[in-house]
Amino acid sequence: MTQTPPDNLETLRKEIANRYQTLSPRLKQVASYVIDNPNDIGLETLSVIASRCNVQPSTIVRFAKAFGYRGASDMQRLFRNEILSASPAPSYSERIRQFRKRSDEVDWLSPHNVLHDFAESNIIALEHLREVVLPADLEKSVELMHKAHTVYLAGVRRSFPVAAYLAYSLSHVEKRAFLLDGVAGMTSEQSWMLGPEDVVIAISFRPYSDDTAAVAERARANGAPLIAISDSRLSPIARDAAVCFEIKDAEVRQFRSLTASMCIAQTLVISYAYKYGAEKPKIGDERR
Amino acid sequence: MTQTPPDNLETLRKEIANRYQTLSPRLKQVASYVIDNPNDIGLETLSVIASRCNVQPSTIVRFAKAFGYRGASDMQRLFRNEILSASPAPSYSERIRQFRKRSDEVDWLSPHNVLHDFAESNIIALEHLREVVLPADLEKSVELMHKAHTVYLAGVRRSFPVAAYLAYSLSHVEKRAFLLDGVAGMTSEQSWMLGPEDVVIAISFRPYSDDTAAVAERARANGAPLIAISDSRLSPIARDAAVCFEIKDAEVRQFRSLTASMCIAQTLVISYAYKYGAEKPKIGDERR
DNA sequence: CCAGGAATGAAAAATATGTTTCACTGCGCA
DNA sequence: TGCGCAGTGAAACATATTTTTCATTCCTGG
Repeated sequence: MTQTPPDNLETLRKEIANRYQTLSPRLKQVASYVIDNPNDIGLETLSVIASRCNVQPSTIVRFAKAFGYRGASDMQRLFRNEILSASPAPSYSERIRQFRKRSDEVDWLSPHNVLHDFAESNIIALEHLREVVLPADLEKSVELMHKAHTVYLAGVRRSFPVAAYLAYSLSHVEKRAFLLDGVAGMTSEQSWMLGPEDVVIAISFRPYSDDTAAVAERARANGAPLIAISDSRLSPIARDAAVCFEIKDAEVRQFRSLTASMCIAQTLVISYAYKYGAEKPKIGDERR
Repeated sequence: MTQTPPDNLETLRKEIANRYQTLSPRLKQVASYVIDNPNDIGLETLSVIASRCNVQPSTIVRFAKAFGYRGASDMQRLFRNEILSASPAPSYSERIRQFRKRSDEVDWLSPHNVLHDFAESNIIALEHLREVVLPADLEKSVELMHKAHTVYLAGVRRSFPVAAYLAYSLSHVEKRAFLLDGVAGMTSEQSWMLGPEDVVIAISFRPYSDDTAAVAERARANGAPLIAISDSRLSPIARDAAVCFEIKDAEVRQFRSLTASMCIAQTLVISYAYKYGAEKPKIGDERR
């Protein structure tokens, strides 16, 4: 038990984070809830907080005592004060006005602004994506994956994360998937084995990688169906593809995002899993 | 006594204003206090509100009843709800819950529906992201990366794509970056070299990987600053982090997305590049 | 000046809330 | 196997808070 109960929210947060590992399971539940829903702690009664954490009221008291307070009320007082000091009760219009002002003052170079721009343009890219992708392409891809003995993933450089994600998540829904990752420069050695019973998902964007194009070419030569994720139907990998997803990803200051590509990848995996995959993708998954 | 108790703060305000003249002196006192200190009404107990108005607790009850509520508690609930809904906008979990409800109504998810849902929840996640990330955290991270001799990336399984992306794009803006990728199971062998002059970016989500946690622990032991990208401040890697980005990524049918994490990763790289990075991409190189 | 009734304060009663206790479970360890 | 102990849930208990009651005050109209 702590000797010095934290007297402001920030230090309490840190203290909880530090000691989280050492807490008992129930106290961990409470800890997460306290961190995630500070308002509730201040506003609701013990029993409703308790039921929201799936815990007994007494556990909340134990939690508070574990952090040095004399009781749960003691701790709640802290959160109430925080609410009181955080919102000096200005009117709504006042708050809106202040928010506007703040975002106008931001200098355009700050990281925060980069984040804002990035989030914004990713959002636009996602909205675009769901409009232009043809349902038939998705269904066809799912069928190809289903019929395939093995799914091979090809993608390097900027596209590598997408390929890696696909390899990881497909194998987690119990679809045999291999990443042609070119470790030790073995991409071509890895791809001789492609056959008509497999499927290749190749991901590549301008300027197209020779490696990935070679895999696509090998797939064509060996009769393996190809699903292409690319920025143009004219790209080297799209040429002989059974399905081609033409993805326009967001671009901020010359940096292209991967959001839309990742979104398509995830959609493929989930659609596959939903239709054919193992029902339980993960074990030990904690729910809130 | 009013038949219809106002069910939101705005109408209650109007109602009070309308009837103010007709109220008894004590009720007028209460009325002014209620108008001026809405937070107190929600947060404090009747007796402290009463004493702040120089009034008896019973008067507060009378006031509430005069406006149609069944008791003072009834009226207080209104103010609490107002505080809950006003402070952090609709919370992320709330928005997700609402979205879930909508998409649950479609019982069979075609691939196209999956895409739609995925795009939608990624958008929500991105909107949430840009609201909760602290500019100071971004700036601090950029400074840490700048001062570091080398940036080490740790992330496995689902987080691997993010780490891979960071390694790739950082080295393309001429920042020395290595992926602790555990090829040949060498993660721990790779991480002994971390030192105070470096920085580690560790990415891990529930259920947390022991490998990544070990790297974080090693970073701490060796005095290397740590930037954590995780889903909770309570995660093993967040404990000793100099900066922790708490990312709530989208989740559709148990599958968690990477959109928000990727967005943060990209923001870090671009912000770094903008402030310190090489001005021009290398000739003939893929756009970053 | 004196009813009569609304408004008020004080305190009792009712209720809700927070805290403590205790018995039980599951687990590590001799 | 049995002991001891930390962790937990349920319920008893104590406290705080709200609501009601009732006696008193204050004002108004006859």
